[in-house]
Amino acid sequence: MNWTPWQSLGHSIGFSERALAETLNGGQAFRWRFVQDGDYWEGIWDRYLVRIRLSDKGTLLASYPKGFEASEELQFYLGSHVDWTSMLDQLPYRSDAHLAQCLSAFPGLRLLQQPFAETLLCFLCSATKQIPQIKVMCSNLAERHGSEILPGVKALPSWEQLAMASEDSLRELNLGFRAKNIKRTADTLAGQPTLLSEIERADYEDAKRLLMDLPGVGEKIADCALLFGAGKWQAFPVDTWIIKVLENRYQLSGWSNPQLAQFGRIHFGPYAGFAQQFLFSWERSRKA
DNA sequence: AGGCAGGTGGCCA
DNA sequence: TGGCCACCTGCC
Repeated sequence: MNWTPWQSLGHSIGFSERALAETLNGGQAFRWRFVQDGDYWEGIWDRYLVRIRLSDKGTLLASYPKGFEASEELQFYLGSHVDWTSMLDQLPYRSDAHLAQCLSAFPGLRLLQQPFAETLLCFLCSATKQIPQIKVMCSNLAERHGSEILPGVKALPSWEQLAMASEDSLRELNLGFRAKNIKRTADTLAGQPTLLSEIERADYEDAKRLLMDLPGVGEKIADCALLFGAGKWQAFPVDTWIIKVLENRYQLSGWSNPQLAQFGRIHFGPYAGFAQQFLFSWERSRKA
């Protein structure tokens, strides 16, 4: 495959190397990999394949397969249209020292603007799995059931494509008990072709309730799909990392997950999900 | 070798 | 409501 020369994305956005890695490969998306010998990130989403890296000056450079330039799509995916500075400023870091510490540890960290349908699929794979294993499952799903978008490169399967797969064939992809959830969700969505786009358009509470009617989608996965795949920034996913943060740094031991989620949305405000990503990244990096 | 990992749903009091 | 547990699989 031939690739275009590296080209600027057109504006400087203050990513740090660490924040870029965390944004692309920190558990929001599962189809990015760092290519060591070329010193760049290569990723797939929707029907696009791109490479990106930081220039010496800290600006973002991109390269595309020749004939498949997707500069506008990439800019949208990276949230170039979003006022991240203003969102940051509306987080309660002035009265929350721990949040302030997390914000300064990952300057430039963002929420990706991913396609809703495939975000839901990836997070249905995520239950009690670590990121490297989720990536394998997503890759297997694309390889086995996705459409080819470039020679040797496949998109994640649509829900229509998944509805045509058997649960057994999904089990062969090492999905484990997630195979049944994915199959049943695919069948449900196949029977209601407009449901996903209705959920995406709905406000946060309605969208979450509708999502949680799908098999295998509980509060956490619904919040992840809405935060990373539908721009619902008040969604506050509560996973094991966030539980640790809220126990250790906010003295909330013994709270149930729904209580923690509600605390998050109230304490961090309309951009609680943005704050969550900083807390999550900070806690996760501390373990390493 | 057994427990646990970015959970969920069913069953029980 | 709240606690407990099975569910696949891989990795420490």
